[in-house]
Amino acid sequence: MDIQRIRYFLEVVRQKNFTRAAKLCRISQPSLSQQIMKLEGEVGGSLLLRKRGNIELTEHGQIFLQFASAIMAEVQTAEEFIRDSQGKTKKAIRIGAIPTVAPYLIPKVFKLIKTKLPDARLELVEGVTPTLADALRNGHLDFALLSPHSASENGTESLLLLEDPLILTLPKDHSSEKKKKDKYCSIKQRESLTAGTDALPF
Amino acid sequence: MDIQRIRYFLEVVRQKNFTRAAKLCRISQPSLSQQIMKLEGEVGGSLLLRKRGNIELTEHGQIFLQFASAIMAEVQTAEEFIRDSQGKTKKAIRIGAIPTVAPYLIPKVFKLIKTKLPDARLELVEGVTPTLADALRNGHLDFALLSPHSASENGTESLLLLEDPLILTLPKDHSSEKKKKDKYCSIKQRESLTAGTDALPF
DNA sequence: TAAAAATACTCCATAGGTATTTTAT
DNA sequence: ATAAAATACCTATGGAGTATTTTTA
Repeated sequence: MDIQRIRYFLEVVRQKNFTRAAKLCRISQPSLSQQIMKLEGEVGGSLLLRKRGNIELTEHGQIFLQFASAIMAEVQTAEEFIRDSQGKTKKAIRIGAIPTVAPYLIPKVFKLIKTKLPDARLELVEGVTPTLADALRNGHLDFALLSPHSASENGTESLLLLEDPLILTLPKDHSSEKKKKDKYCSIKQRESLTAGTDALPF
Repeated sequence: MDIQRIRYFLEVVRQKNFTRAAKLCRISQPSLSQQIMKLEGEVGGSLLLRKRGNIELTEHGQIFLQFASAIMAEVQTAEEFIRDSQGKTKKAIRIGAIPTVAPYLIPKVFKLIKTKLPDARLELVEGVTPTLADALRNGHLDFALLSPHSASENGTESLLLLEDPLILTLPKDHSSEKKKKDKYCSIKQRESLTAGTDALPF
């Protein structure tokens, strides 16, 4: 009697299909078949009638389903408690990110962390670079993805991960629209382009 | 979350002692410790306060005990059902034995069979050799341990397992009490020693 | 200072994987 | 003919073992 096997059995019953159930259980179809067969061995009789994609329960299976569900219900209650109590005890890993990277990179970062630390709680804090840098120094963040604005200041360490080119887009009739080379220089000389805290997200 | 681990945890709680619990779970003490530590890892906090032979539950442990018990209760209900339904479907292995061997050899035989076929149901039938031989021929027994009285008759096969010497004990004043060598011969010639069905058990 | 639990390894059983065949519509 | 389940075989994680050390009444 093994919880994992019971979980598999219940999924097959739900899906009425081994291949689909296997996908949802995140194992291969043969492995699932094997486990169900072992469960049938334990129980001492077949539980399922395999009929081409529309699996049915045997009489025995009907009864066993009741017990299996009862066990899983209790297991899930326990697992819920565990998750809750871990939420209280375990501190989350707090990750800062500037608004540009947040929606693009963070999902990947989270996924990567989850593969190494599947039980970790992760918290995302969005903010502009100086704010995040402060938070890092104060210990409010564990690490942050930010732009190199005054990076690696006192008490923080930084690493260049990637470069994100910024494109300046102007209307065709802009005063500096003359020659290619001219453009950048003229803007540089004549105008001051400031990134207001609201206007640009870093 | 694993039923075996929960079972171990409950046993440690019952025994308040790892070494004793390990014996009852039929595993070594280090293995039990390991499993409990893994359970504590899963749950995300220590469950037991180890204080020299008188283990106590932590606050966390108290709560988890409730869930663990609930799960085990359901598991046991299911296991009961399995045993019952196997009792109906599975035929027992019926073993015959003469009353001399029954209390001495049968426990060993049963233990041996259990190691190879842990799920087998075993039934013991006591009887005298001719009765058991008949039962074997009729198919009422699967095998029998009996004395070589008219063994390997039609339809049965036999194998000499061991010899059991019979000692004749006489009162000191018995008529044949003269010389050592004389004893056996005189009895053999003068008297007829019959084993009444009730008197001797084979 | 002894009995109990933890640590450090070693081993092997089995859950799970891949490749393939069999089965049933 | 084809999709689903079973079979055969392989790999590797982790459960359990033995030997030993570290605790703590």
